[in-house]
Amino acid sequence: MEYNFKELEAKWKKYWADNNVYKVNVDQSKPKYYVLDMFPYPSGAGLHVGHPLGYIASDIFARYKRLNGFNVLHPMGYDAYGLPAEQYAIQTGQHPAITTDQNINRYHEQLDKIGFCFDWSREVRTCDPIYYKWTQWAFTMMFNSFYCNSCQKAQPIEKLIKHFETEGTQNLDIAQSEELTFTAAEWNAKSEKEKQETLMNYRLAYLGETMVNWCPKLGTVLANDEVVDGVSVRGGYPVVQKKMRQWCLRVNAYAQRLLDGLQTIDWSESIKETQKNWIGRSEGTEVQFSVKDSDVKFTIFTTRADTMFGVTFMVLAPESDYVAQVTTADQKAAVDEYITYVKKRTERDRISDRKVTGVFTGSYAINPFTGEAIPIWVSEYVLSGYGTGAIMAVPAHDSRDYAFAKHFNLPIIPLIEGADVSEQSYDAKEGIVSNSPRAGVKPYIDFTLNGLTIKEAIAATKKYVKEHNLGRVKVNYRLRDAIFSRQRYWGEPFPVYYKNEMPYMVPADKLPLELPEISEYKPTEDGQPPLGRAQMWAWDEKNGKIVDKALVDNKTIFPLELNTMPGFAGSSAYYLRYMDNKNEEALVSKEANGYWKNVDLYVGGSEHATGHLIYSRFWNKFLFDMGVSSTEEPFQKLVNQGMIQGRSNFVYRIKDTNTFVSLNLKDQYDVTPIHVDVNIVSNDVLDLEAFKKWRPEFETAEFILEDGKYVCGWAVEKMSKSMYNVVNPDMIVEKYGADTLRMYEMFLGPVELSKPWDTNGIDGVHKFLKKLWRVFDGGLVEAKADAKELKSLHKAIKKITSDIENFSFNTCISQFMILLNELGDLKCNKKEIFEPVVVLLTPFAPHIAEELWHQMGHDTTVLDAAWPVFDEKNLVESSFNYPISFNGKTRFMLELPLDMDKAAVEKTVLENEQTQKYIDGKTIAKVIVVPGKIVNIALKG
RNA sequence: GCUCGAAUGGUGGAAUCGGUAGACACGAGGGACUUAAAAUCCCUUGGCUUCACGGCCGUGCGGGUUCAAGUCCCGCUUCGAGUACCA
Repeated sequence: MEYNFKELEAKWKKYWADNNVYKVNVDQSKPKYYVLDMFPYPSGAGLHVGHPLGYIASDIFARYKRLNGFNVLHPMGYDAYGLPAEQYAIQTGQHPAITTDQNINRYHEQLDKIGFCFDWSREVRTCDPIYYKWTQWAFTMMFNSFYCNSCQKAQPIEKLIKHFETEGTQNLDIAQSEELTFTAAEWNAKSEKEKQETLMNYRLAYLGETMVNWCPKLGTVLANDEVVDGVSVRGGYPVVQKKMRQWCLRVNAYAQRLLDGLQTIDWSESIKETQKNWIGRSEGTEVQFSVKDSDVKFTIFTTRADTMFGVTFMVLAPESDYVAQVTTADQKAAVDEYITYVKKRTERDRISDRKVTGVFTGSYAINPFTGEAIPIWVSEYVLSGYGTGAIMAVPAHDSRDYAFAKHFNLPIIPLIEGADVSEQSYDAKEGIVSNSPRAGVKPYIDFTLNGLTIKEAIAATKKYVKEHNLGRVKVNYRLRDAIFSRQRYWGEPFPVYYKNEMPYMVPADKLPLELPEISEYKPTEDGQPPLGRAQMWAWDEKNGKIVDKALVDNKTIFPLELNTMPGFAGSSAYYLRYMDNKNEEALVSKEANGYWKNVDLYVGGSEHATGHLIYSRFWNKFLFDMGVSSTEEPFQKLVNQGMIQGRSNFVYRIKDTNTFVSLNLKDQYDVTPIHVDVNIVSNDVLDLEAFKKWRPEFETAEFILEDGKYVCGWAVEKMSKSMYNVVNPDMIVEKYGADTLRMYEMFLGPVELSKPWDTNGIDGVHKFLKKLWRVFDGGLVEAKADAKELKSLHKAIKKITSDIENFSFNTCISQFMILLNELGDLKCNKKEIFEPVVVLLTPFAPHIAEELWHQMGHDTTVLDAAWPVFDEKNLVESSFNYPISFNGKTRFMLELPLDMDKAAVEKTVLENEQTQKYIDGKTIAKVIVVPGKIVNIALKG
């Protein structure tokens, strides 16, 4: 009988569903293992062959773990909020929930065809109120928390209020937007509104006036990772900087823990490196400078405290509050003009032309180390968002300061012995300090750095600065707080209402606050977000419910927040929800979380390195502080699957004709390459009839063939509809079956590697499955396996087991092919051998494995079988092939027992007949024997 | 610019600790079966050289360490990824 994959796959799909084979429950008697995929955003285009790559890899691992006796949690769900559904809704007026639902159904159908072992009863959808209730809940928890630096933990805001009431800001070391100082008396004298405003400075979820990436075309704010090269990632629209009042998450407070945690998790070095850079820890010194003839003082941040004696000017960021304070009357016009110019420049302009610009403020600062008066400038190369928004410029040892100094003709003082700064600055942190202070200049303070290394000089300066109250040692992080407001409809509504213009949280027991219906999905005419159109969108504080916004009286009924949450809100804690997705009392029960803990293996794309993978780590650390999550890190091991690119095919039309010429003859003509649908091309050979039917203009096409075939050209491009290179997994499943698709996707190469999809090789794995099928079709026999057969089998068990552990699935499949070839050569059809083979195959080709398992007389699922145990004894590795070399050149191989000692090997080799031939009367100068490796004989003469 | 990673046949890719480079597969060539096709099976397939046995050269380039280097070290080249005025 033929290998009828269609029938067989349908049969087992039904069996698995009917018997709830993939349903898992907490089971204390078994060890747990949690395998998670990054859940997809269900787009309208459906899945292409690139999407399942990671899912197949994780599915293999999940099945492997299950066969090894683990209780495996392997869920799937949908990241259902997103821009495409909303934009479609704006165009068509259809509710985004409808489109989203349709897309989810299509995804589900496609996923099911591939035979994944997902426990669908645990599915989550981020747009489902019973799910986003907990997203909202976590947000209110963050609102009601602050971060304590000394105990490195989030704490309830009540604790902070108590502290303010008794001590004011004394003895506080906490994360904050700006440094505030007030006494207990001052705090107690504040009005309720003032108190609320003050608390905003500390809350982990806070309303902040921030510079945001505003995308006018999309009408919304974007996170830093949603903007690339000054345009939006989705849509590619220009993005400008704009100051807005937005919800923010104080991610920066967790910077150190996010950095430290990287050492405890098993992620690729490159992703860890990316996150390290993104967090951007830098240790430095804050130094205070006073302004000449003024009481104004300002603070700068530097990592090069050793260069205090080489400061020749100061620079403020254009947005800095100090600018207005230090600008003199006669420079005001020039400064104002400059600031106007900077405001007009977009992020994009700054990236494209990096020209030196700036303006003098008219004021001078006093260098606390030299007493010199140095000019204060304003320039866009200093950023307001980092450090203090002000720098001391040391042109001799900083290339940006150098460029500025050269452009505006400011002095440059070298501070390192032998540093030549005539052409460029000397940025390296190596060398001996000089000119600090300069020879012949009367010292302003009793302090010198001359003769020290840079490292020593930095330490000495830090010490001096601290002792003399000139500043302090400071660690800065580049990681910015996450902007959490989006001016969109299709997202989680904030559980926030405004009383006296200050935000208040909807009580936790009233959640979820459901997304209201609106008539149109675009922003309102007066520029409010879409939720401004919702009629039923006001909060009745007394009765705890949503009411008509016409009733707002600002006494008991208040307006609700009009923004919604960003895409990363729903995806930040979803892994916890899978553990207990129906719980209405908690995000996850203690029992479920106590058992499943965190994700053991997380598979997904590396493009989330600075987005989702930072936010969810932050979110989880917060929940850990709250005692909700039992583990500090959410994802223990991370594997990044590569992208599958498209492999486009071309036909070559002779200009101004309807004649197409085959690839290798095209140079004889003047041709235009035309993309052709890869689905009517097989092994780069065009199906002529299908081509004629493909599009009406090709109906009359004529062909110039080579060897009776039309050969197409090809190129690697992004997989997209317009290149006609999208390969749909359904079509592969239809033609070859799900098992072939699964094996082939793995066979393409290492999971981590990006590679073009190339259907050409798929016959290879399909042939393997057909061959395997034929062995069973011929019938198995009950007979004792011999040593050779056992050796083949155990070699495979060893290799496949270790390769799965190492996530090297392509070599597993090679090993299967080798195994089948070897067993074929041995004419082996013994059940004793093939039974473990079927179990080994289960993770890769579950349908055929299940069928063969049952054909062998088992009546439970193959997933209940046990992974074959590797037995060293069966690998008759009792001997080793020694390469025998003369004068370093390998001449022949000699098989010797492994357990022979060095002396015995040497003796045997020297007495060997072939060795004698090579020695042939010559003197042996040296014999090198490395047991189990090599014998090298050096000859003299 | 900085950080990280990669480079192996016509193609995708193997090679655990430095130990027979090119496993496995695709493609290509030849053959068997067949009226024919499909399917299946067998042989060849890194380059050069030799009637043949064999020999020589070969893992981006140039050096080095070693009995032995795709693998380790130094210096380049090219490509990819991340990041970008972060003081």
